[in-house]
Amino acid sequence: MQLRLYDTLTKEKRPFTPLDPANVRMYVCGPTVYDFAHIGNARPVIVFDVLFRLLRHLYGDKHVTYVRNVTDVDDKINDRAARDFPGLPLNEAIRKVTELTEKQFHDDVDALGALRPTVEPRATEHIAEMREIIERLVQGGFAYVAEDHVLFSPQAMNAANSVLPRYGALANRSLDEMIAGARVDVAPYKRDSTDFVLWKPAKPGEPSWPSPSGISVPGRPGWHIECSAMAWKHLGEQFDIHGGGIDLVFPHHENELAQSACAFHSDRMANVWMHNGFLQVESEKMSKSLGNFITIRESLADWPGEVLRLNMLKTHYRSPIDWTSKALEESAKTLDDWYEVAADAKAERPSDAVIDALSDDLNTPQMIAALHGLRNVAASGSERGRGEFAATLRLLGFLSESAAAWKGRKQQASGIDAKQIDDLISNRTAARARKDFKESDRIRDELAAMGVVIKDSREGTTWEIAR
RNA sequence: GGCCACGUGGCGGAGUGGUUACGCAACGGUCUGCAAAACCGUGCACUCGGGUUCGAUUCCCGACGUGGCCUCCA
Repeated sequence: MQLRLYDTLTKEKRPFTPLDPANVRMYVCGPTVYDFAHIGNARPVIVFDVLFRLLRHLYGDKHVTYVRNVTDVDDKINDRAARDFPGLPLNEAIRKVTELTEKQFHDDVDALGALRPTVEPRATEHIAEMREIIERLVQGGFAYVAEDHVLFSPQAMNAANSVLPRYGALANRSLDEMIAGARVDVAPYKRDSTDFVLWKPAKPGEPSWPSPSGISVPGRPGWHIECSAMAWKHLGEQFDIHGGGIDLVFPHHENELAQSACAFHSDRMANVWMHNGFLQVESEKMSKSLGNFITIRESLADWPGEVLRLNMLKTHYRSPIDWTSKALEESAKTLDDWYEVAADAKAERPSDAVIDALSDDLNTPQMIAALHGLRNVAASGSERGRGEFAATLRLLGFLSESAAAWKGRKQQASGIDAKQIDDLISNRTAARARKDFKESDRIRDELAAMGVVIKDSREGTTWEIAR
């Protein structure tokens, strides 16, 4: 089945044709590194990891370039640096914060089973490209200098009659609407309220770089220009897919698109714009004030990364997802079963049914339904079925450990002494053999009270930790 | 206020103009000393009101409800 993807810009699902099948190119907006990533941040990481894996499967591992940036220049980073390392010069403190946070982020998303992107560029290493784009925009009449700022003018963009897209096309709103609905105080140096910052002067002590366009004081880039620059450097003037959270559509992606299209005189930046929906926690918006703010790190303390991963994929990426412990328990149970059925099977080819489901705009619920089907074939005793099931799970970033390790993880977390359990079970087996069912049931209850569930079969009695 | 998305069985969640989603839970059965697990099977649905149609959960209009964006945000 041909891959089809939904494009936010054209609001349609359409067949995906790479600009260059030998190098399929995707850019996804990555984290701003100032604190632990939260569970909402995990959604694009997982969703676009699945897409990355699908593209690698379809076009070959060596023919897909996935770029996910690291934003390491930002007010929040500066604030955090000053707070956490008050004794250090700000620049050093900032480096500490960004390095530490980036490592935390990597540890977290690795645990979620996400492959590392092909390139993870840092904003601060692409200042030259940003300046270059800004210079081009000023020369082209799309941006202007005012009070040591460089500002982009959407009005100028829309006035230029050329191949350029219309500013506002991605977010589906007109400049008039934006002007009418503006709720922000307009900075005095802006010609129009819709103008946005490409470059601004740095405050004393902040990280800064020589400014473009003849500005004498040092400055720092605006947020939107960073992604235009990094995408350009690593993927070229045009590429295939640009992704991120739905909240980035406006203004971030709208502005990126405007910057890149105007700088390169192009009708587009990416062929497909993809956006994942938001996440709520137990039916409430996640926020620090509600006290339901969950970091990936905290979730990983309670659940294996694969449980979080499966849970995230139970809902289609464009729909909102309600993150609940009930759903997580269900996901955990499903994976327990899948590990039991599939683990340690010899890998065969991944399933076409699963690839087809993903090819339909990443229909992961359909993919999971297909996995349940594969599971049943595998459980019926078909060794080939087991191999196909296992290969498919591995392709999707599951089944990264052995069945024994998976089970042991739960046991370890419970802190239960396996030897003690085994002893109790032999006592129970002995009681059953002499038909002392009162005693055997008593032992069973004792085990249950400890959180241990036993399973009797012809081969003997096994046990596991109840959830 | 402006723009947008969504509303499916007890719960989660796909999809479709007429035919089984899938999973969890529930219920019945097999197995078991009894259970659990496993396996087999069963039931339950498309917010409301109009319209289009031979026929709508699926298309159109409206109402109500939920969520998002418009400001940093995945």
